[in-house]
Amino acid sequence: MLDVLGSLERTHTCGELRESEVGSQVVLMGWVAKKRDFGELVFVDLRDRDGITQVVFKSDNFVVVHDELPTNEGGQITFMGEVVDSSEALNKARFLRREFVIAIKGEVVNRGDKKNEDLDTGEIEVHADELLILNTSRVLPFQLEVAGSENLAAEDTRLKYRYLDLRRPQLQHNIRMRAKAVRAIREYFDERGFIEIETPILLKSTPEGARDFIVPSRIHTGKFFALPQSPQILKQLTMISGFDKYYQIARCFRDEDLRADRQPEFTQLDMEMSFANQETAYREIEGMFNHVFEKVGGIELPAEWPRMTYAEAMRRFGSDKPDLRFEMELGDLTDTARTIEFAPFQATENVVKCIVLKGVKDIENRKVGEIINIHDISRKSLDDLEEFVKRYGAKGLANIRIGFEAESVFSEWPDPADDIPEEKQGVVKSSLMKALGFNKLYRLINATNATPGDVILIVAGRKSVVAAALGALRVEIAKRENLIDRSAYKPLIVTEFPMFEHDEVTDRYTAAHHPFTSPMDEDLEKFTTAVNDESQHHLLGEVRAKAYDAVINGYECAGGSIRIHQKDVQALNFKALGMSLESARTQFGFFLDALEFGTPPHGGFAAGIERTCMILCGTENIRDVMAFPKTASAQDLMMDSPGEVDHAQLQELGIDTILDA
RNA sequence: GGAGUCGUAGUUCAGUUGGUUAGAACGCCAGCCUGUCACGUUGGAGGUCGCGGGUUCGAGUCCCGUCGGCUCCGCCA
Repeated sequence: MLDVLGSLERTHTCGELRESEVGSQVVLMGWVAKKRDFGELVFVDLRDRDGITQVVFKSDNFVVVHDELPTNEGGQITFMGEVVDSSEALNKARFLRREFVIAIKGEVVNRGDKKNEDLDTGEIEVHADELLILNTSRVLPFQLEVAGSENLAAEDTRLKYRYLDLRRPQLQHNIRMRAKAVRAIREYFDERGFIEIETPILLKSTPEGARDFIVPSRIHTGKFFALPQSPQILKQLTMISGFDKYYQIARCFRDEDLRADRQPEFTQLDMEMSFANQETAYREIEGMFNHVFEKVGGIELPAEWPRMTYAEAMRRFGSDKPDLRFEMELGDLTDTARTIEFAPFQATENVVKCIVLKGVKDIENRKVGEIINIHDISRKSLDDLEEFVKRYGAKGLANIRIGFEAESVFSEWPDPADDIPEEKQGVVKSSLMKALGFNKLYRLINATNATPGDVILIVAGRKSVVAAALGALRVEIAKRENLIDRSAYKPLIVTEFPMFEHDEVTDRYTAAHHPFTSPMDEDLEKFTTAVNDESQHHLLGEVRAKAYDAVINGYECAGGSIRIHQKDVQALNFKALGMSLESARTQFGFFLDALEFGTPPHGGFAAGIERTCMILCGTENIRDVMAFPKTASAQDLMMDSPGEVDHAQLQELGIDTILDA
């Protein structure tokens, strides 16, 4: 083939032409999305990243076919010699197949009453008089356009041919949305005087936090770099260097198991500023997200986001990243339950909490997003929900179902605990009926805000288990019952995170955020006591940090903290974490040194680009907002990575592999 | 590391109690068709039922193991 484009130059994209261009000569280039062949009349839906335009090949206006022409013999498409003949030419348009790449030149024609309402370009079509076949294509291993996403080919097939899957308009849209988001982030921080600084990808491994990806050094045989889990220390060093305001779109790596919203490599907006307190940081979080959501999605978030402490979030929602698009807050039954003789209620380490599913009689007219239809709560779905909470360590899920008839029964006997006749007690049904009896159940009902028609779901157990179980159940039910308003965006800043997490196996405290997070001023004394007085060590569990998260629609989109800038507090923290000064020096010596040379108070946050884009794109899967993602088992099915390495290459690095037989 | 779930034509799926030659739709190939846009129509090709083993006269179907996709727990900001 010669110079395939010849003298043609693209004048428009396939999503661009409108009635106003009617009459003009245009050149379009793109992929054959579909062909409708009538013999003497051929329609082609021509697709590029911008859209689809219908191209018409007719014998009376289609005169020139450039270049070499394909022929199909025994299913094998090959090129033949050049033909430039008008009637012959049309036949050649019939050789076009899906995903052939072509250029066409022609006139824009008004479709009149043949408009296609489903197409942005539907009011026009292009009558081709020149066709240039730029490339052929094999039949695709799966169909790009199918009715309904549930009919898409299996994801592993699509991941193997990711470059084809990316041709789908949905993924095209998501990836471009992501580009817009990153651009909006840069806009925001550039505008506000932040300096973009790149930090190294080859760092040093540290045992804290997630598992590192390790890179061997050839020059220093036997030694290894580690890829950044985040540029945490380096961005703090830029503060010590006096850059004052830093940001970076930073690739991060964590060698941990994957989830629907977690990949081994991901991108975060990383920012840090000097002379900042929590409020300064909150303002930047709000400012950045508000700018991005407005620019990218035209979505207006509140100028000031609601704030909630970690403790309150856990108490009300059983989660540190509550989805505020729906209600269903957790109710506390612990006090009432204590008065009831029932082993799970009595255990002193246990709390008893519940969620109330609001019932409604008029199923047809229920308001989506507010009210649940308890008529759907069958025996089986209650069992389902119990299975669900058990995954989080709950021993069981008790239920109390209050019939609508309870309305009249409760009003006839205002104090039903004593007076309701046995034959009327059937208005309440419960998995605890046998164990507790009607009167005790009634006390529990009274301790909630449940009304006739509602279902109460109860979990008793250790505080952390109850929160995890009910917090997850709340979201699960909202999804199953379609209680979530998909057009709503509910941001939240969660504050006062605990400084430490307790590891029950080793009875040690680990950094909840990271080891450079500052404790809250109010808790500094407690912190000091806990570290210095062995007997008060447990107080570490109560120390709160100047750490915060940004949560949108139940996703943790950003997290950050005010850092420790004083070396004695930092030393205290290492001690709390059970790290000797020597081992701290080995790992972070350079950083401890740096802290002693005039470190300004500073803090910042990091925002997950993918999670933010997931919300903007309305998807629950991180792979939908990444161009080339990995599978749940951390493999790339397209390039088949990770792969083995040549023996000589390993030898040069002084590395041998040990494989389990 | 653990649990759940799925795996049948290129794709999405159906496949009865274990029983003849494993079906449908879309896609693909060939023919016809000048206004389609989910074109229509006629005909055709296309299968290691993920893989391995077992039970059985007989396995897509039952059993055991294994591999892979997805989701969740553990793990992970």
